[in-house]
Amino acid sequence: MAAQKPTLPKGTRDFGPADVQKRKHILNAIEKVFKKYGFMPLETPTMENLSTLEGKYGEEGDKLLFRILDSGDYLKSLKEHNDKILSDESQDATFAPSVSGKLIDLDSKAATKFISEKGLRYDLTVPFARYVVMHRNEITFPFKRYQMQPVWRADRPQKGRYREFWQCDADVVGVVGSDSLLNELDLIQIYDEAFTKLGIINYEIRINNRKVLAGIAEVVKSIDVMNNIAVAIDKLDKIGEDGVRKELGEQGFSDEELNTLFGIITIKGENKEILNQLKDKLKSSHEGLKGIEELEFILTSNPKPNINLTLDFSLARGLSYYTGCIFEVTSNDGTLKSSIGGGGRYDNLTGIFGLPNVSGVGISFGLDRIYDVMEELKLFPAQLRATSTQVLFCHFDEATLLYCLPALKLLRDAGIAAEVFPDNKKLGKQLDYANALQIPFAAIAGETEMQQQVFTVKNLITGEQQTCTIQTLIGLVGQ
RNA sequence: GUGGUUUUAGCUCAGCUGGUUAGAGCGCCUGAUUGUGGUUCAGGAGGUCGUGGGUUCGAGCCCCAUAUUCCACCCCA
Repeated sequence: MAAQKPTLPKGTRDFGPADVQKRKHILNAIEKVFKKYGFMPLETPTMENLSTLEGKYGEEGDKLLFRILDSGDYLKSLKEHNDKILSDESQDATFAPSVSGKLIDLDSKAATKFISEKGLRYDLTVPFARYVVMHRNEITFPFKRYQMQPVWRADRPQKGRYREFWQCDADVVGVVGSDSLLNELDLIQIYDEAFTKLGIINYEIRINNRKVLAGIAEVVKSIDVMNNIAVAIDKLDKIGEDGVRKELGEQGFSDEELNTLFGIITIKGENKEILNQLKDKLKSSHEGLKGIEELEFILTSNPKPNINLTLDFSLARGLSYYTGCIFEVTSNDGTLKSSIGGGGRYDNLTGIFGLPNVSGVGISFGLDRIYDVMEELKLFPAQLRATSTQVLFCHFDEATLLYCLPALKLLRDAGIAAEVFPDNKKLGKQLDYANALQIPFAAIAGETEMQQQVFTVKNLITGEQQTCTIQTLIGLVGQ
């Protein structure tokens, strides 16, 4: 049999030792900040019931869910259902017999619910909401949790877009009424601290409020058209004002309505100035004014005013559960234009699961995109290596190999990562290995060294070499 | 879901209008140097050209299908 070439599913990647080190570097930095702000870790299963996932991400999101085929005879219930319909001719269902009477025209969307009941998680927020509802009696509110796990989307891969990627989420849920905007302020600080720590200095947090979007829709036409407006103006910088006018015009917006819309979203100036003007324009919308008030509070109470917070009324964010402030973070340096983080307030996510009056707000870091940005900008510290080994023991034969072993243990006992070259190979090969893995020190043991109870220690970065005892070696490396 | 693009040695890529035995650089292996890597020199191994069909006397090159890469749209971290 011909050997088959191994392949990877579309949109997934392997991560070698060096990659994992870099990814952990990012995860560690973010986790540290999360903990500092009082968030505690949570992990949820890779798969959720489709009933949990479906309908939470809009029509588009449902299409991108990875569904898991039921185990066992997964066609059984579908067949039974089909037989039932075939035997009852009066019934006009999704499954219609074809002309031949043998083949059945299956609607794959309708068939899905018969053969699949589980799916891979699409984000971390919905599983979190599910968790909160299921464990409401054990949780002390406000509940602050962070979660760093992979999620899956059946998207077409492209720049910065993968089918399997990691999100790092921090969310706060509490009872409505005590839903302080201080949470939003904290989350903004978290973004700032984490990105600064990682060296992504030139980033931008764009901020908007769903209530403002609702207010705009109300003033322009009616609150029902909020989504239409949001989707259209989200493309403003891509297709321009004319493009947006055309798109909305086709949806039945009058010129007058569009003039009102552009009168609002083209307000220019300082954040404060924009809000003042907006207040005037949205004065007839209670909802809109509430949104402005929230934005105003966040902008004026921000304890670190030099954070790059930009008001952007064209920011919509697709996930349909947001109700208040929404954020999106992008890096201004590098070629990745899509967001490396995002989040917002969702006041009623748990309501769908039968737990009303719980408000939540959260943010997400996109590990893989942060990685891409940092790789491009060369922001990873040089000391991130493929191995943590500090010292490689090199030897020439059985006797010198055995001589290395007690010294190896002493180094490890002293907390220094060390290893001995396991095979009997030429010294050059052993140093090649150390070199390839960027191990900084080689401790060479030959006849002479063994007799004198020392090692020849070579610094592989500088090329310098000295003879020293094991204790001196520990001191040398340990510093 | 729509449109485009890529696939040839371990890696990055050449390969003319279809023509005999498919090339380069890097890497790898061996040696110069039987105890010194990252420099130098000499030699060597390694490819059924993504896969399956088709056209042709003849296909890496043309046609069809399929997978895959990357990119844009949609949407999103």
